[in-house]
Amino acid sequence: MSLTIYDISEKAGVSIATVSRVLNNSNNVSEKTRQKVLDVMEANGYTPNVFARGLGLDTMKTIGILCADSSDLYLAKAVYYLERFLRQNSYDTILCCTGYEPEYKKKSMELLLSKRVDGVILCGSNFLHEIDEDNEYIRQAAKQLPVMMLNADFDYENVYSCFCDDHRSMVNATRTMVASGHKDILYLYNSDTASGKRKLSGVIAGLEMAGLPVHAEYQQFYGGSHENIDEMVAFIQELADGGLTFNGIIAADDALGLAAVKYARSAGLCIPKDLAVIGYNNSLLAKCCDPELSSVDNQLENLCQTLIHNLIQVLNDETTPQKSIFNGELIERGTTLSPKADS
Amino acid sequence: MSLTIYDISEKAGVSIATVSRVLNNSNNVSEKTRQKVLDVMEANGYTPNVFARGLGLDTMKTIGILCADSSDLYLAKAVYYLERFLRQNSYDTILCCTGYEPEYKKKSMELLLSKRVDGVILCGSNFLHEIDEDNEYIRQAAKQLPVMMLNADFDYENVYSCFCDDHRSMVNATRTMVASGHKDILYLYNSDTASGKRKLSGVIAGLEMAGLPVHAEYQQFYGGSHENIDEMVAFIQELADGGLTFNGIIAADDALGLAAVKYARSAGLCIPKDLAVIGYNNSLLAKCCDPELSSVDNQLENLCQTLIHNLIQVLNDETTPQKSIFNGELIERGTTLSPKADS
DNA sequence: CTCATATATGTAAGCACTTACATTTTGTGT
DNA sequence: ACACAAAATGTAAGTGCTTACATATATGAG
Repeated sequence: MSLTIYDISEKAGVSIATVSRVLNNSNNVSEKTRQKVLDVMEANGYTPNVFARGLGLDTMKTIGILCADSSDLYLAKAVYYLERFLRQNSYDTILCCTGYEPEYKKKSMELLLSKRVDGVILCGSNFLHEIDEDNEYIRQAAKQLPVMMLNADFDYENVYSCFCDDHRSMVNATRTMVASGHKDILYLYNSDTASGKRKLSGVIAGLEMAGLPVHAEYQQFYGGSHENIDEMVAFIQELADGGLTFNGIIAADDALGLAAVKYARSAGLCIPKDLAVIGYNNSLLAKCCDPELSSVDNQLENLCQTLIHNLIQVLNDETTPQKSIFNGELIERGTTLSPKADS
Repeated sequence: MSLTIYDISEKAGVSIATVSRVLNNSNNVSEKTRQKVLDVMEANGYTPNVFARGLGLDTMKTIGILCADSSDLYLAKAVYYLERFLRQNSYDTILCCTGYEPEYKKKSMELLLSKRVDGVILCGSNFLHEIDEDNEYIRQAAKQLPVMMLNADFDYENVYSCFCDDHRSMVNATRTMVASGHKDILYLYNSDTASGKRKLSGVIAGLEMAGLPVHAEYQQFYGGSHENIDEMVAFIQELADGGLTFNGIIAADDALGLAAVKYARSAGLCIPKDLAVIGYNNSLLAKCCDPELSSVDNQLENLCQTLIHNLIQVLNDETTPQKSIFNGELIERGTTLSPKADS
């Protein structure tokens, strides 16, 4: 087996306690011996055994990230940022992709808990369920360790949230579109999560503020695959074929927005004149559109950074906000018309 | 603190050794006592302490995944598959995003080793460097634990590779394009990794097999951001403005392929008649193109599955192939013309 | 120069588990 | 009923580290 603290202590001519102190940057070690010990460690390529360490400290400096599907464009980015910021704070990341079924989420959470991670991050609003009982696993976990929620809002002791005010972002997006003259707005969404609901209510509020009518058939739920652009285009086509008339589409994510742009082309519509489109997330997909998709940037990097910052504070027993709420920003590109100054 | 093996042994009226045996599914435990112990565990919600366990067994059933950038569309998918297959085999995943600098890769590897992971997966060909000395960290690691390489080929004891025969895929793609009548083929690439080199050599070989000339200016390296589609389009535009004439573009990844499609539109070219395009990876981006991008599918899911399968075999001291090589498959969509039957 | 105090180092008892080895129980053939 | 092997269970010694407490050494005030 590899070197132990005993080997080092022997070679350095000190006790194991001193070696341990050096390892933990304890004070009360003279600079001379500290250096000697460090030299010996270096010379012998010593690495402390994390298990033994964890046994004593009951922490592994590791955070569990739960994520439904880390291959999703948006979640992948989130995981990436989270991992980076965690590492900057000397924490490791155990990744756990749960899929979308409540049952698996619960299982995955239990697994992380059994690994004695120091905290858990729930990445994405799909970890919050409609039926309150399904959220029991979060409350249970929060009794043992801090639970951080990205893009979701949950009230419970030891649960902290960072999210974007999607409602407000959507109010803003809707009003911007209306101001540019597109008043028959079709809203497309594909998820009924908390965040999805906030967006929907934002669109409705935006329409109401603009004094426009709110018709249920103008809020359409796309239930198909998140990766099948074709199917999304067909979905929009069907709506149009069904007699729905619209000159603006607001989409709950960029994939749907991209589909809207594709639909417009196939229908021979001119973007943004005949049809304006706004997406959500400001992801790579927005730049893949032709013309490029206007999209709401929901500050993912800032969200992640703040989330980790808050988490570290909690772990250090410092006080930290229970909720950190950011504002989204509409990035206007080729699929929207800037509103005329005089309207 | 939580329950220990002692609490369970006491409540069940057996010794700790017996409890431990139940925990490890050892034989030599009567069915009666096994059940009794399991019941007590269940009733008290006992979970074994992983640290103590790791100390004894010197394994944590955890695999480290090194990945330059888990937010990259392709790598994200790889990480997702790997994590899923690992979990199916009761292994956890520590994710470590390294960025692209050799220095960081080395550091990250050391970090994983110090965590006593049971194996390491290098995800993507960018972990292999031109300068052989820069690959020393892989050889060092392989002395301690199995190293699995995804999409890279490296000869060393205890290093196992799974990759797609990119050379062959590109030969195939090139010949298909030539057969459809597009003979002035521009090859665009953006990475000089081992996999990048295999692709390039495949394109060249494909041209040669078709009896076409190979001109260096028809193999262009795009050195810009991997996420900036605009910049890619501008890059192609510049080449065309510079007098390069081509009626086919083969791209080393789908982002470049998508840029080529965008370029064609902005240049008023008709796809695939005036310009045929083939991408690589068959990612979501291929479906985002309009028309949809023909692309080489390099069997990522199969690669990942096989990689994990091989890894598990190695960990169980079974023999396993040093290299598993797959063939890519060209998925033809709207950006290529199927070759005429009589040509 | 002494004694009190601060600083540096050492000793030894955990931490929760695994497992070789010892001991007891059970089962089988005679 | 007895001897003997096999099966079941228990005992105790690691596993590598942290840390409270004990001890030794250095520092400084009087």
